[in-house]
Amino acid sequence: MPELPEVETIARQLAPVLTGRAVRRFALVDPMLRDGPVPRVAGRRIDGVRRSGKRVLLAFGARGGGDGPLWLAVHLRMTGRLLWTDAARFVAPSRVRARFELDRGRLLFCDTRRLGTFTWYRSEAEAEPEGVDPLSRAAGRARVGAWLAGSREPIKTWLMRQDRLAGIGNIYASEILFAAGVDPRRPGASLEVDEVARLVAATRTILRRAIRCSGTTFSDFQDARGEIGSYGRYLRVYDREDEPCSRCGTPIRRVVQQQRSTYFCPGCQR
DNA sequence: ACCCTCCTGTCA
DNA sequence: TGACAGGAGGGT
Repeated sequence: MPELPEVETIARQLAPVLTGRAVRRFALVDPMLRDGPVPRVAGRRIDGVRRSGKRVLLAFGARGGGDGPLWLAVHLRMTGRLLWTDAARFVAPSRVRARFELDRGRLLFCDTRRLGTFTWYRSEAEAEPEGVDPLSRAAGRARVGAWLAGSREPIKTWLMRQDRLAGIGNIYASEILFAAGVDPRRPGASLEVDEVARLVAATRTILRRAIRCSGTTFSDFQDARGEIGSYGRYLRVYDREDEPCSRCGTPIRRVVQQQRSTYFCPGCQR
């Protein structure tokens, strides 16, 4: 499910409602979420919530008895949801994988396919993703161009790697390349300077617009309020195989790269 | 760049 | 019944 815009949506919704609240109880229901020993969470205060790559990062304050501060990175993978109180009311108990009871309200983690993960950290620095945020200044033309210059990897799979730019997934990779006019199969090193510039600009434009839309709901995505994202109406190529391109009328093509569907317009993308 | 795995659900 | 699904990690 969620790529950068969807995770950003959830983090922005949760930050104001969770920050400052105490955790009364924490239950890790699904043993698949266990990643080594489970730290003690009850009795801590939530100090903040933000996005880190494609993960939601929750900061917990120190706890009496010498337990220092704690960070939890929630990766929603394909179908994970973090649902805040009102939305959480409609969830069947059997679907809950983890539950935080706060002094007022509750946060549930639900995940049909159970691919989501919890990772605990003792310092904030450890919790940072390897890659650079695509919306940060560090993700400019100079850096992206230098990275691409040495890469024979197809540009679409390159965009989806999380160790360079952290946050782009399967939907937005196709959409960004359409907006940039670049064929997804081209090796990174083959991009000209102006194409790199268009790629960087398209990345920012599309991710920002998607955040304004609260993300894309392709099938499963719900935000922390249980609502869907509206970026779907802006999708130009994703899931549009054989439909005419909105710009030139050429049928959209689907190819498979690294076992994932890629959509593009053979007329607009060179 | 290919293959596979994890897991569950939906659609043709 | 098989293909496929906003992800990622592993092995050739």
